[in-house]
Amino acid sequence: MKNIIALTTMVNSVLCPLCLPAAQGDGVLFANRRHIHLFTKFLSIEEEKRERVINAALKEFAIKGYTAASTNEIAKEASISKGLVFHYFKSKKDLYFFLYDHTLEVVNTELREAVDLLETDVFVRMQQVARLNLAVYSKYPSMMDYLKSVYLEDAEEVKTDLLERIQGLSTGEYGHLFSGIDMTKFKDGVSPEQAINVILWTVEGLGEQYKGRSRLTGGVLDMDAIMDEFDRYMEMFKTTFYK
Amino acid sequence: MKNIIALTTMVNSVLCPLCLPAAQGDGVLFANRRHIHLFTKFLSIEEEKRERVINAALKEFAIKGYTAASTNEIAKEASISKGLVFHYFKSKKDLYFFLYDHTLEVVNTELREAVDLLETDVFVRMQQVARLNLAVYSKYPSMMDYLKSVYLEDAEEVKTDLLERIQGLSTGEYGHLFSGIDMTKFKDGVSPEQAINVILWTVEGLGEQYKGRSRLTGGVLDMDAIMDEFDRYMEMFKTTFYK
Amino acid sequence: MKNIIALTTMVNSVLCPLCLPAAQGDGVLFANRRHIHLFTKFLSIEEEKRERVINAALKEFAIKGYTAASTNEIAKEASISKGLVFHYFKSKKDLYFFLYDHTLEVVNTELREAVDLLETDVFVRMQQVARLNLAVYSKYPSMMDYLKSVYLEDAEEVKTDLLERIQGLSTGEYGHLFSGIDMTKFKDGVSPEQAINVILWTVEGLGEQYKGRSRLTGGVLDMDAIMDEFDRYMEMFKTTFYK
Amino acid sequence: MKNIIALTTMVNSVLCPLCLPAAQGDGVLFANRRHIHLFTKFLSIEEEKRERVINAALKEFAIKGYTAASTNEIAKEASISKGLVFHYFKSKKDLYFFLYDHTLEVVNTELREAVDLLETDVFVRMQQVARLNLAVYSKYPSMMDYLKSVYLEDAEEVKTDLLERIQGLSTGEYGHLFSGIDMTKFKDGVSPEQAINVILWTVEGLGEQYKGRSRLTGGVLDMDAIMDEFDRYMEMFKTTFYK
DNA sequence: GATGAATGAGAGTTCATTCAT
DNA sequence: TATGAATGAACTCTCATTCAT
Repeated sequence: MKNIIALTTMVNSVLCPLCLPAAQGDGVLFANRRHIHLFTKFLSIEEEKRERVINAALKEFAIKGYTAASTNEIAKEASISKGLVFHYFKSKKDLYFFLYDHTLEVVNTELREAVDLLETDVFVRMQQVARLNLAVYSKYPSMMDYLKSVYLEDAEEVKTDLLERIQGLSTGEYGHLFSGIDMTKFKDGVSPEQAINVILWTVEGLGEQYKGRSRLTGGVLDMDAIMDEFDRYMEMFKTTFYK
Repeated sequence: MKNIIALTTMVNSVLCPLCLPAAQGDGVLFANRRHIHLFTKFLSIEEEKRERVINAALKEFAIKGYTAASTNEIAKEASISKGLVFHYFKSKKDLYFFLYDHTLEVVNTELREAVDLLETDVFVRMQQVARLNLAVYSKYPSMMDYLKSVYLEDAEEVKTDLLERIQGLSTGEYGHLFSGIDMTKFKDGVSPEQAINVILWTVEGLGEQYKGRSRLTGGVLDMDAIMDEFDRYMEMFKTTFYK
Repeated sequence: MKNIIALTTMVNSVLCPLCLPAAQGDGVLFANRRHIHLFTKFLSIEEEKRERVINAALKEFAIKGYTAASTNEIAKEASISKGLVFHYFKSKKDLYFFLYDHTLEVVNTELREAVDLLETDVFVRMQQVARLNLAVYSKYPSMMDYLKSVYLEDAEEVKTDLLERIQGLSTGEYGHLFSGIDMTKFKDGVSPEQAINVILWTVEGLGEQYKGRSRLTGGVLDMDAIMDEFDRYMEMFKTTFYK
Repeated sequence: MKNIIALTTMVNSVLCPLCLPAAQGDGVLFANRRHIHLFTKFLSIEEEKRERVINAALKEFAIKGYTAASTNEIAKEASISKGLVFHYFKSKKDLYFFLYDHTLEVVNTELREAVDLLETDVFVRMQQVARLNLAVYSKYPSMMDYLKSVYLEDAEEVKTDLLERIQGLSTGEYGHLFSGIDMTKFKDGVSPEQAINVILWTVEGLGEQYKGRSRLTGGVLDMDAIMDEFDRYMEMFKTTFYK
């Protein structure tokens, strides 16, 4: 399955395609290492503090977008001083792109662990992707939201560089996330590619629905009910799409 | 059913639930009338100017979000003075909520005209919704984008009031937009509610996909190819969901 | 008399060469009008306030140089708000160059009134120049200090533009300030050019001396004593340089 | 010769008067020893490093002035750490005044070697002073520029202390630099004091002229031409001022 | 002694908002 | 009604200075 753009909308609920482009022939995605030589100051501080800063920044950018995000607020949330943010990262922009690169790295690392590319059943694979998503969430709650916001970002200051990076990545192969799926299981008359996209969009739609619901109810979600509903949808797909 | 891009803004299941909740038993959604007694100054100016201001504001908020949006920019785009914006609306926040209420009104008005709740076929109904969407777009090009941005808005200053309004609306019934659908057309074992949701998410997913694609390629889309793809998906749904 | 560079050091006491380059054949220097179309906001405010801002800015830049000068301090000294400075001038840099252009204008205007280019005696001419200087000082006490500081300015941000302006002016004729002097009055063996330079440097040296003295004593100067001393030097020059 | 203030402006080209006030009856100027008990840490490090720090600091202060000078930049230029600067000197201010005192010391030391107070011819003495200047320059290229900048410094933080020091020195005798000059060589009607001042100002004026010229042309100076011009001026003075 | 991470005051600048006209 | 000058809080970023190592 090729259509990576189809994955484009899987933001937040499954995976943003931004983090998928660098798929390798061996089924392993590699991360953008652009920042390895930079940000040495930040990367050498103690882990707990580093994660605090990363999470604070991811959250702020995810919620407010690049322009409205306040480095001041990030510092406060991370319990560090205003000046230290600029000691670690030279500028707001650099911080933003550090987060981008770091996110690619994290997602791809988790990808290798969570997704078994030898698994051929699309529903099992989907569960693996969901697990990956959860793994990222448990470490960086706002990371996927950040990734989504990156994709929607329109601030002049970062737009150009962002497109450059995304397009720079476009030269690799795509779509390994759902490659190797056994297409023969699908009914005649059902395009497997279309079916997979529909499943992905459904997963995403459900995710957004839960998210919106938790906004309204105040944040607590009944995970059992969610899994039940998820299963009901998957069950329907199996019934209708599979032979 | 043609115009998929028009559906682009159908975030989260067609029309954002934020704007639909007030559906009434008589199949007519009514708008929030909270602002009727306010904004009298603004509402009594000549129409052309009023629309200019509304469109400028919708656009600015849709693109930049609440915080980053600039009242100055809105004034400039609408060709009025900075001070006049605050003469019409007391504050940026009030302008924001005026737009929200106005959007509800407009959408519901168009709803009555475009959607025939006696139509029972879900695919036909879908076409009506698309037409509604197009009608709104032709008058207020940024209105649906604004609505989408409202749903994603997290700025502290408006978040609370926004949730209040949404929750205030939540007491009504939902889903009339797709009420009265002939459920008997669906296969046994296929939940009509689930099926409709899946179709909606697919429409949305396709819209986002095209939108993302146009961002990367620079804006030009092959409408024929889009229509073809859209039809292929609908065809698949008819085959698999209908008896 | 050609050597305009010799005038370079006539800062403060006589005239900075920066303000002299645009000398015209008719003996009238014209000012740089670059800013006429800009700064309209600032130029249309009431005079008293405008002068207050100009004087505050001239003083701050003269004393601290471009980098160390504080727009905050300027606003405070001029009794206006911080934001207003940026309402009038878009940036610190623009303010700086507005002052430069304004200074050229003022100095050249005063020049036309104070200096009679038909006067051939160097000592009389010198007195005219001194009068010009005094006229500028009475309106803008820090203007000549500002001009001096401009000439010494090394801040990267303004250096390039400054040189451009200075060199842009260099295409005109120079030195009309001391053109038309009757050279035949000088003794054989005394180079008139050298003699005039010496006189200028003496005027400047005396000026600096008084300035330094007033710094130490607290500001009060005995003008009579100063004039006496000035005269004694001029007398000496007449005796030794003239036939 | 009394008028030490007349020497005030001999910045850079000859000698700043700030460093001359402490002249003693025995023809030897002594340095301000205020700092002897301080800065012991700095004074006990290896010479090469010490000179590196001094030169870096002199340069930075000379170029940017007190406020705009960056301790960070000084540390970088001297290849030491930021913290070490504050280990040696408690503060930026202390560093600034250490440099001031050190400069006095250096200049006075060189003075004793270069200037022969038994020499009675003012033009020969002038040459000695020029040699002194060169000697200082060869060891501390920015020292004289620093001294000049000190004299022009107006930063609130150091202004008071600076004036104190200068006035503290003013109680001693002045002007030994040009004491013992044979006044009988001057023509009747030519005040030797005035004549000497004129010569000093001319030397200074020439210096500034060359400096300004090198700024405009990019730094290269024709030393032979300069010396020729210098000589022509001195020749003129001999002709006109001496019997 | 020597380092550089960390702090917070203050820089230039923007912007919603007020107000005199 | 309509304007835009004026304000001040908050923004990103810099820098002298402190301090744990």
